[in-house]
Order: sequence, then C-alpha cells, then structure tokens
Amino acid sequence: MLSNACKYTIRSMLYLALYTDETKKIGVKKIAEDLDTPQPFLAKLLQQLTRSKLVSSTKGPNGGFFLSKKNKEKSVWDIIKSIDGTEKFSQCFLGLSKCDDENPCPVHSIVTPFKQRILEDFRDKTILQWAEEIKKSGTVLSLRDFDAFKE
Amino acid sequence: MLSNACKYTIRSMLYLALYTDETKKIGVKKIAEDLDTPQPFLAKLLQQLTRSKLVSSTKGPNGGFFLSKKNKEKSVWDIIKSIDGTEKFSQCFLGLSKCDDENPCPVHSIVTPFKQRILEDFRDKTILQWAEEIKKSGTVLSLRDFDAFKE
DNA sequence: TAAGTAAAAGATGTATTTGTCTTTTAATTA
DNA sequence: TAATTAAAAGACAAATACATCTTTTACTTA
Repeated sequence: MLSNACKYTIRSMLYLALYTDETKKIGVKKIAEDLDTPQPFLAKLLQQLTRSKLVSSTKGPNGGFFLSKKNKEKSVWDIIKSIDGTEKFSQCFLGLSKCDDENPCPVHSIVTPFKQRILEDFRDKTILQWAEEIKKSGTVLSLRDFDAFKE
Repeated sequence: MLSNACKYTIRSMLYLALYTDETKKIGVKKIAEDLDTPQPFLAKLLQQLTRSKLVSSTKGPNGGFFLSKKNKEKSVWDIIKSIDGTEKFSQCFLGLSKCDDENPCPVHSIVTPFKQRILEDFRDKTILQWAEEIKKSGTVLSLRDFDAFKE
C-alpha cells in the first residue's frame, strides 16, 4: 500500500515531531542512523518534503532538519500526497477496473470500511497528534537503540 | 498490497472458475483479451500457477487453461503464496520493525482487524465460492465487454 | 573573511517488477 | 505421420523503485 520511501518519510516526520523544533535541529546522518534507513536515500526524501513545505531545514553548522509549529500541524495524508500520490487509495484491492457499491468485488465490503477508517486518521489527525500517541504508547520507531539527544 | 501480477492471476482464476472445466478450456490469448491484461505476461503467470498445481492446462488443438474440480477448491491465499509470497501480510503497515499489540504503531488497531478479516476470506473461501459470489453480484472482471463462450 | 558544516541538486548505479519475443515441446486431427 | 495448435521455457527489454555518489550552495562561527 505504501512504498518504502513513504514509510521512511512518515517515520522521519514522527521522529522530527518528537525530537526537533525551531531551536533543536537534527542532521540526516543522525536521523538515518536512528531510524535505520539508507542515509542518502532519506536525504533525497527529506529534501522533497522540504520543497513541499512539510519539513523545515537550515544549512551549515548546527543546521539540519526540523519541524516548525506549522509543520507539525500537517497530516500524514500530506506526506503520502507528496511522496506516493493517492491513486492507490482509490483503486480496487483486486485491481478490477469497475468496482463500487453497485458492482462490488469479492472483498469490497471488507476493504471499503477499512480504507475510510484509515483515511480519517491520515487526513484528520496532525503529525503532532500522531507523535503524542506514540510517546504515550511507547512505540519504537526503529529496532536500533537510539538517544535523540545524544551527540 | 498485492502486485499487478497477483491481481492478474486472481482475476484469471476467477474467470477460469466461471467459464472453464475439464471439458471446456480457454487459451491465454482469449483470457488476456477478455481480462484486458498483457498477454505474454499473463502466460508466464499461468504457467507458474500450473507448476504450482493451481491451474490445469493441455497443449495442442482445443487445448488451453482450465480449472479442474480440485483446482476450484483452492483458495486465493494459495494464489498469493505462489505469486507474491505472504510477507507483506505480516509486516507493519508503516514499516516499523517492532509493531505488535504491546507496541502498536499509530494505525495498528485499525490495520490488524482488517488483515484478520480479509485473511479469513483469502484462506477459508474456495475459488469456487468467490466465483459464485461474483456471478450473484454481477461483478465485472474487466471493463472490456466479452463473451466467454464466443469463438 | 576564511574554514567548516550541512543541506540542495544532479548524475549515476542497482534491483525488482513488469512486460515481450523466440524457440521448444506436447497434443490433436486430418 | 504431417500439419496445426497451444502451452512451456528461457532469453531479452523497459519501467520503476530503491539507493548512492559527487559537486554546489548556503549558513555559522572563529
């Protein structure tokens, strides 16, 4: 459903929401290490998100990527739109060209409510809300053991 | 979630379940035309299914692909196992390496019941049952207008 | 203002998926 | 048994996703 690229970027956004702000930035190198993702690939993706105004960045010493207050109000859907596009979410799970309520594929009645439900979360919740849920539930964004505030 | 290859083969299996049996076979050319799929690609896939004993075939005049009674008792899960493999269905939707009931990702509680529900259908229903549902609901397997019994 | 740092940009490389083409093998039937 | 038909098999080609490397630009700070 989501490409690797998109999963990397969603995880990065959640990571950045948790550990950065206007005064605390983190470089790609550390992000990629902490999240256990390919570094140059992630750099490209973050640059793309920066162009789409979903992520903020500054160059030079003490520079890096971070999420501004505004950035944290963006949705996961915004990320998906920027990286993968949204076609997959409107297509039939079995690839039928004509699949709707009148002409349902065999899994239509299972897939449709799921899509609606997950799209609600993707569209209506902010990155910040997601990040707060993660903090509460103790979810780990990577198998690697990292300390976001370590040098 | 499913590759094109897998979607093509599932549709083909349903098509074969509806329109073929030991006495009525159909060649790739017609199947590909009717389902609007790339012909040589579908041929490869059907050959693979034949090797996996999910589809039956005979060469020569009046030959072609068909589903035997036994073939029709197979599940969609068997097709997925043969074409895509099943890893995707056990992986976290957001790509987190550690995501389970104790350590849920933000969409875990939405995705898990969906997966369980759709896996039931994939595993427990037979191809024949799926095909019968399709016949009842009038679902179309392709945008193209085809007559399976036309020469 | 020079040195150092980190993102931006663009070229390049690799793997997988998707798709095609050609030759071979097996079955049918005239 | 020769001609025909259709699948089987394997080599090949294109597109996309995934990933890296190198150079340039911008910012900081000593």
